[in-house]
Amino acid sequence: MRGYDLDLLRYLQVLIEEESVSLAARRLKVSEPAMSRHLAKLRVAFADPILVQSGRRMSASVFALGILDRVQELVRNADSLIETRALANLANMAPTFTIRANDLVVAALALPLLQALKKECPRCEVIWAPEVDDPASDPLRHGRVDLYIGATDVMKPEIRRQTLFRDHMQGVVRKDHPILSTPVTPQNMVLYDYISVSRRGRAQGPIDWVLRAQYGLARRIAMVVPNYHCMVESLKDSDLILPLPGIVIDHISVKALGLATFRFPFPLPSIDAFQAWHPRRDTDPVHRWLRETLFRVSHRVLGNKAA
Amino acid sequence: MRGYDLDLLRYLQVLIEEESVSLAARRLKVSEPAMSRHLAKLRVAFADPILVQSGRRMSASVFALGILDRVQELVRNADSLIETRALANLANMAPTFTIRANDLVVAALALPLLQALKKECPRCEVIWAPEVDDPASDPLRHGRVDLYIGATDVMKPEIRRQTLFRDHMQGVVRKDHPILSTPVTPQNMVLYDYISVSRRGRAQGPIDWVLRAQYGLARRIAMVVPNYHCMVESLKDSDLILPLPGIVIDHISVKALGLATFRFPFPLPSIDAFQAWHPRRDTDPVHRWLRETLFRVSHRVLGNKAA
DNA sequence: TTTATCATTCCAGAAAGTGGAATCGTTGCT
DNA sequence: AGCAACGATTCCACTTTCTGGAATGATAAA
Repeated sequence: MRGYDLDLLRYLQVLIEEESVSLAARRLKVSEPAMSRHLAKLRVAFADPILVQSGRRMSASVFALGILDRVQELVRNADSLIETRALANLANMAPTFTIRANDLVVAALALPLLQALKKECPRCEVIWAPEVDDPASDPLRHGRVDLYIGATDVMKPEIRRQTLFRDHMQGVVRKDHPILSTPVTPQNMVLYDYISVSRRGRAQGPIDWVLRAQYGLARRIAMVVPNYHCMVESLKDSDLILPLPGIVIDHISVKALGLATFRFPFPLPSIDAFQAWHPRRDTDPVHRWLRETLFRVSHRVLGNKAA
Repeated sequence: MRGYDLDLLRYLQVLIEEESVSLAARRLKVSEPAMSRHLAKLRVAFADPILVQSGRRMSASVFALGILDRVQELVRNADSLIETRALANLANMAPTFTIRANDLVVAALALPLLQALKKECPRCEVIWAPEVDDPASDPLRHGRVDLYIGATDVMKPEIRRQTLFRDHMQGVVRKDHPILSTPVTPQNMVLYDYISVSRRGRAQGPIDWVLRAQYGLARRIAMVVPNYHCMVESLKDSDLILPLPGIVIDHISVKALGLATFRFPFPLPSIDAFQAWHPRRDTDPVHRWLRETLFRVSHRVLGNKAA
């Protein structure tokens, strides 16, 4: 007794995930009849229907749903065997990774990431590409950048992504700012002027949208600065309010700068920071290792901001 | 990118284990050219030679040896997916298992095994077939017995087996027997008469062989009995010595019967008790579960005698 | 050098896989 | 109830892959 054809596991995973013969076929780039026949073979091998009629559609059987995790893990582990070969020589490789991210991310993650990478690949090199104003998709697409880290809205659909951490804006003010003496409300927070950080001069964002949509209020942007460095030293001498993401606030010495923070009095959409890469790098074992390392490091360093 | 044919993992495992194309071919019942071609495909997929020339033979590459554990686990896990289906319904099954074992084994293991089996399969039934004098292979071969537990020397080569526990003989005597007053030596142990337990009237065994071969001594068998029950009640009224395996000694109340034990003063070959089954049952998930349960139970119950 | 053994390649036939067309099964709408 | 739409399955003919036997290549021992 030889056992069933293990390659059927690839079809099994996709059939269960899609719960559809035609979608599974499309995904694995075979015809529907071919996929239907693989399903028939799986039904025999497993003595289970795997997919059962559910009206005009199909749904996975209880058994199939019960084993999906294990199937996914099996396929992932089987495919990672090949990567083992590729990664077996990491210690002798000297790959160069070009990563594009803004200053906040670089400040928070560059050193921990490099340390983690060099543990397994001592001769690797990380180039942090400067964040310029064009969309990140183009350099990813053209191979000038291997990995993007950030929260841009502008990303081509073909680019693959994975969320690294979620962040929220908080207000930063001088430590004896009047707004800190009473609970912060939408009404009192618009009594002061604001600084907005934006490279593109875009002064308004989610804070303004919520104030307008839910409270009929508007805040005044007194100033727009290209990055936060410009203001943290002098903020303590003004009544200005500087909204900053948590990753920055964690990075600066709030107390030593004579500053304090407050949370905005309404839920703001989180800022999803993600890593993005071109599909060309999807199955590259060394690049996959880079991404997995980054994922791990960002979770460790930014633990309470993790996705 | 679809990924390599996962069924190659079956060939990969066997090629690494056997370190030989022809042996692997024989084992999986394909021709050498076919196996050679699978190896060629594996070499391409893994970018590794897998088997390298070692004089006239082959040996596994360092990489191959490094992944063998994972390959074995992958294949095992993949095959156990099917068993999941079969075992998912254990609670509703009512299988009957016919197990052949001698009284000692039944006394030690019957209840713990049944309890363990019924935890997952409440309606299962265990029939302990009487140990009769024919070799166990025939009823296994003909399906009259599902599983054999014992230490027989007579077993057909096709029958599969797994060692369950190792045992050793000890001497059992009345509690104030003179042999206990000084250290036991080969010389003084032959001063007393022995009882031998044997269904086939075979009175001599390893004890005799060692005495003769290493000390030029012989013990006197005063009596041969078909099983140990016959003697334990009356042994305390004699100077006879009754050698018994540890499994029995653990089972009887030595003190309450006015008995004591001693170890023989030379190493004796251990008695390897094993479970054996016909290959027809090799991949049967329910029977595999039975065997695994028995293995676990025997280790728990006979922990210090385990293999 | 010859022999023995194992691994690899060649070859012809068998087996399995493929996609397009046809058919089947189910639901929703009229 | 009949028809249309959609997805799953089966049929069919062709293509591709796999198979084992024969031939060849590689290595060590006598």
